[in-house]
Amino acid sequence: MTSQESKPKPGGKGIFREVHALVRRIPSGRVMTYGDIAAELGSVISPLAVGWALNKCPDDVPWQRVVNAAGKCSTDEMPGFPRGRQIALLEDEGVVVDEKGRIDLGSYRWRP
DNA sequence: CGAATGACCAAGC
DNA sequence: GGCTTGGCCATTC
Repeated sequence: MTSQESKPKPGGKGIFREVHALVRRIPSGRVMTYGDIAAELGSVISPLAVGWALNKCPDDVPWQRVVNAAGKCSTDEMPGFPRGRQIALLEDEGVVVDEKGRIDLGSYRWRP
């Protein structure tokens, strides 16, 4: 292993690590939106960058607890990702998901 | 270094 | 509530 730097390494840069750390702090049965995460980290990141952080997130990060501002799982209809994967994990944790894959942010939105 | 991408958000119709 | 447009920052080629 000498030239294996092409792959994103978890815990390498700071910005990603901050997002992963915050997502890891989300308790079971609660969800957070991309905008909230960006707002919590401050002006060091933007909602778009949060998506990038999750795109390369390690398996230690419960990315399923992160949904968009509409309270819906983006990956739910995204080609390339297992459909209903996020919903199944959330329901397994006790989160009530709507028939359309929507979540009640008014009650499940978690705040640090 | 410039251009392109990405799991977004807010505002308007 | 749903669709369209513009802006946003970070990463990758």
